[in-house]
Amino acid sequence: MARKAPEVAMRAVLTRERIVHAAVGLIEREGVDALAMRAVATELGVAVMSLYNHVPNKAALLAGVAEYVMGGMELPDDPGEDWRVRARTLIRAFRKAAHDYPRSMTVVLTHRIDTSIGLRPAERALAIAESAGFDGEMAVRIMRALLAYALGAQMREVGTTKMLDHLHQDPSEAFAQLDPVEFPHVIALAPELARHDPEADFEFGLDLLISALDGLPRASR
Amino acid sequence: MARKAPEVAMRAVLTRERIVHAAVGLIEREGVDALAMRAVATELGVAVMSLYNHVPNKAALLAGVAEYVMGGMELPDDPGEDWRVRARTLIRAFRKAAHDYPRSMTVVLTHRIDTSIGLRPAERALAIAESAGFDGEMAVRIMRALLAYALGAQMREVGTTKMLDHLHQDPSEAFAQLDPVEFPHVIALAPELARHDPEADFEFGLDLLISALDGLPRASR
DNA sequence: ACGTCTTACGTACGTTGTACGTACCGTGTC
DNA sequence: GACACGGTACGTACAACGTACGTAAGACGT
Repeated sequence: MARKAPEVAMRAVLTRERIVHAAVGLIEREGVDALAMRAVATELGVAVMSLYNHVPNKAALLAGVAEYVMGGMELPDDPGEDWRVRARTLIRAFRKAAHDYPRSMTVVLTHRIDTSIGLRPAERALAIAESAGFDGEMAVRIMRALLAYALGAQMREVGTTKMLDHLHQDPSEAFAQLDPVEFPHVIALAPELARHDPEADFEFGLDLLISALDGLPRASR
Repeated sequence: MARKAPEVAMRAVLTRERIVHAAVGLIEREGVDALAMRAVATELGVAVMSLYNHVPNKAALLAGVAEYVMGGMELPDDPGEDWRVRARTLIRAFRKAAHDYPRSMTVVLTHRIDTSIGLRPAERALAIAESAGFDGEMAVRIMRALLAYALGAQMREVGTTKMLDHLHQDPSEAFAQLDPVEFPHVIALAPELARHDPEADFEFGLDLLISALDGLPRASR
């Protein structure tokens, strides 16, 4: 049952973890489209079909990638802390993962996590909502709103960043070439739109949401 | 230049619009994975390579799909209306598109819209922010927060719906089988989590965000 | 009538995911 | 030690994919 380590040629055993890890690395280096079973295999120095001993198919591998990123999220929490701080910490953890694995993140956002790993942020958010004094249904709503923002802020940032990267000219100049009748505000705010501070944008929306939550009537406490 | 209509056999001309439309239909009926150039061709009763006279490649076709959904979004607006109402209307328009084209929506969220069509919601959001009395940089921030929520709420809903559909058992029963130590709140709130009203959830978060915006200090007005 | 341009099509190629059969190797049983 | 067995790695093979390329057929300006 236990595998003995080979004495001389340290031929590391193939395992689901190593496969998923290689897939994540490949995605981060060359993008999701570059993720092919053959590429993963050569990355690991094995034959393609060897992978299928550990992963049923490519979809499962992608699910593994999503799970890896989600599972790698550190969710530190101090229940004694103020709930606003805890909420911020939770949502920032999501953002950190998105920062560490930017390209794999789209896989996370696209595919579904069916293991319990995907529920960890939800559990945490519910706990925080409860500690803030919100009851059952309200707690669920709040959890959903928080996670929606975390997801959306990330998606939007990735999207606009990709869009700006695609323009090979100066972004604010590109904005200026739009139809001035249809896009007066975009053109007027071109400099502000071109220069963006993802961190600040993220925190702004987060603060907004939390302050709104703070103003909500509580069931208790 | 102008094409004359064939007299007897009404062989509708192949066009980019028709191709994109067929692609959208195919995606809605059979999912994104079923979208193949060959499938689109047979749907239209033409040869595969004929498509390439109107669409450079599959990526461009997907971009066309995203553009179609975005462009189909009706963005009615009455500048005389209260800005909160206008903001709600804008974000709801996004949601309506997501409701009409649920499966194509993931394409929209994944790919980037590089035509000006993708900027229409941004323009509108900026106009609304301005009418609410927010100045340049703040208007951009608000626009980003609003769009982030619109995106995220949609993604989260699609995600959880897909997850719940994947469970072939009763959802709240599935929740109950989780580790009670790790997921006490999820288990306790299983009924609330299983029964979800997407519309109400969406509106809840939207109200939250708008009320928070309302409380922000203005530069003018 | 003729050259040109546009569009539809068929063939063909490289790449993909993966079903299947086979060879190996460590372990438990006699 | 012999041997059957279960798991793992591998090679071959195939269907489906995106699309490069060459060709033919019609529409139009001249």
